[in-house]
Amino acid sequence: MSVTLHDVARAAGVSIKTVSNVINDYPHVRADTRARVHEAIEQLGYQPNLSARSLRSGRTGAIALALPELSLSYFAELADSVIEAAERVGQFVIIEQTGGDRERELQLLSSWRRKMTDGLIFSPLGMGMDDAAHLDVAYPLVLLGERIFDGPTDHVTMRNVEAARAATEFLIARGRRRVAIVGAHEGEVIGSAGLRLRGYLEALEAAGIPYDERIVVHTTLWHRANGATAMRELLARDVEFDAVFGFNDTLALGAMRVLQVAGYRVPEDVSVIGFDDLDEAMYSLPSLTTVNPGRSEIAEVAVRSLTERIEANGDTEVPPRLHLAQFRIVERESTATA
Amino acid sequence: MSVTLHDVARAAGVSIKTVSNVINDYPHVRADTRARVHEAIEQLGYQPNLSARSLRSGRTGAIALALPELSLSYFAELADSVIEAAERVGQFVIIEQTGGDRERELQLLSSWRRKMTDGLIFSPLGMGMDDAAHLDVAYPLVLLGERIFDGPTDHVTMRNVEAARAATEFLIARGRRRVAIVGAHEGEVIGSAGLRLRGYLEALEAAGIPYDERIVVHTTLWHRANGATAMRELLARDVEFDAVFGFNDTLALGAMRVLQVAGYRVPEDVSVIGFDDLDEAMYSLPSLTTVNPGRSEIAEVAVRSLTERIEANGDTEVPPRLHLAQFRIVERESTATA
DNA sequence: AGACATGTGTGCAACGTTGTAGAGTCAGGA
DNA sequence: TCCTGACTCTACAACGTTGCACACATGTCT
Repeated sequence: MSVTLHDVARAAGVSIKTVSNVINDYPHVRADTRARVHEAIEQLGYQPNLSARSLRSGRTGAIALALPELSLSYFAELADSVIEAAERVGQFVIIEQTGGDRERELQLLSSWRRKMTDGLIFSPLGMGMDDAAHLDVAYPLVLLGERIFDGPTDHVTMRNVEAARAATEFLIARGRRRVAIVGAHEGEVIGSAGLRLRGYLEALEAAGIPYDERIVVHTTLWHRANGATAMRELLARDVEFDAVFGFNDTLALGAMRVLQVAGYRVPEDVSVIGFDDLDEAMYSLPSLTTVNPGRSEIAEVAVRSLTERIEANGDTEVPPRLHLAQFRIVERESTATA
Repeated sequence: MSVTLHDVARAAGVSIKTVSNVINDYPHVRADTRARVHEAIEQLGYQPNLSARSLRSGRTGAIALALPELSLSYFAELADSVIEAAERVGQFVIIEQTGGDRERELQLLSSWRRKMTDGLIFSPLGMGMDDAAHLDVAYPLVLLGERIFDGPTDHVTMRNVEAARAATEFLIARGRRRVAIVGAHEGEVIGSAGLRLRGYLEALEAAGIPYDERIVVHTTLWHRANGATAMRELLARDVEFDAVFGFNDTLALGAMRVLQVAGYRVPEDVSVIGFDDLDEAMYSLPSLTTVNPGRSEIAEVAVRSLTERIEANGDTEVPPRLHLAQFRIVERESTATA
């Protein structure tokens, strides 16, 4: 069937162990032996059997990336970055979609599928603070996002509070005093929505602007449709506002569309800012000012942390680390001075 | 370390083979033995070692999905569907990104990474007709898209010609006679661009409308930026047109934005239609009329074909099949009667 | 010369699973 | 009674790889 070490060994006139040694760059192999083996490998087109190697070594060479849904552009772009980063360190990526559902997230953490991968990069959405204990797992795990703090795991995420504060201040600096929020989550403290709201509040306070809950709209999800619905609700409330901070780009784009249909000019009447810097933010009409949260940095660091943990092989001398990526505000056409 | 068949066997007081038999639903096991084994499995939390199973059986349980780029919404949504479909038949999906680069595509076809997966679902972009021979590989392969015909492989794709013809006729039926194209590929015949152009030409001919190459704009890629650039070029040509057919949604959205900035009203002055039915087509301003190419059907059929091939295990009695998914036109706001 | 380190290569066992062949038991029919 | 076949379970040997222990050669230092 397939070419194995045995075939190569026979062709090169050495033992299979020597072939194995050559492949694994074991140093004590004579140059000419090494050459002979390499030649035989070349000639026969030998490719190592990953299953056998995994069985022996306990490593599979694959990492899992669990996220809510690839159809959400943010996660698609994140997956892109993670796959790139993983490829650079010679790992495959297996993607699992949770739909943001708590049950599926918990299931996934202890699924037999974990055996197939060396580690997991996990972006939870449905799980809450109470579920932190579930994260104490026996395999390398890196968490993205921040629904759960103080877990026993490495953590890579964006500077939600600072970035949201910066976004709000960006609007305030351009003369906006009534900044509406689209995408808040009722009572949430530690999720992205909670943190971004905190940044918003900090900015308001620093500027001496009173908080008005009437211009804060809650949504369950962060899809375009939710942004649109939220904006309809906001308009129905009939309170004044001169800017909108969408807690992500899709929310902002959905909201912006409804605003425009309702006859508001963006950015003149209402400035709009988003969060994520999706590719499409560049091509909306008007193009969307947004926060670039440092996605590729997040992917890069997550993969690096995970492979470090994998290589440390459970020797947990390094305590859980938290990495916060650099953000920056990308100014486009949807914001202007009042 | 980890719980193995041996541990379960000891706990249940049977041989490991019996445990294996229970797990694999071998029928000749007494009910009470089966129960005892199941109990032991439950108690110990046994999970089979996939590497060992792969080594023994030659199957890995994973399939690879190779596509240009997850950042392109179409492929992200396709990947979403493929992962869903694969999960239903108990397979993992490993995603590989080619960037649409021919070299990387060819490399990927013979990469040692193929050993890690039972089969490949491949959406090539850079490869051309001359590369058909490279597709004659020793593992199960299903091709998406149609840059290469008459290969020795299963093929799942959309009805490009009919759908493009239908889209064009949709515009013509609404009184448009000057339908511009955004996204054609110079000289291409068998790719999506070539086929969609053919559908366009068929529709023109059927309606007795002369072809005017001045309103056909070529692009290299199909990103938003290309749509925007193409539309600027079209406007610069200063020829009349009353509709735009973007060969995909991102092109159409990019083009629509430039149109609007230039002062044209969509759909009154210019109607715009896209292709793909991305989620965001629903939330642009105006929302985009487009062709839904049957993405989930494509994913479903591709996974099913591949698993059939995998299970047939090389017994190639079934000849290469071609499946064309159903399409339908989704009418939204970007098109109207002249 | 002897002791010792270093370089080069090998054989064996093991990773955890499943296919094959076969041993033992039991019921039913000749 | 014996034979046959079905049922139930088991031992053994693989799948292809790598860690370990060791054998042997060669060089280096007392």
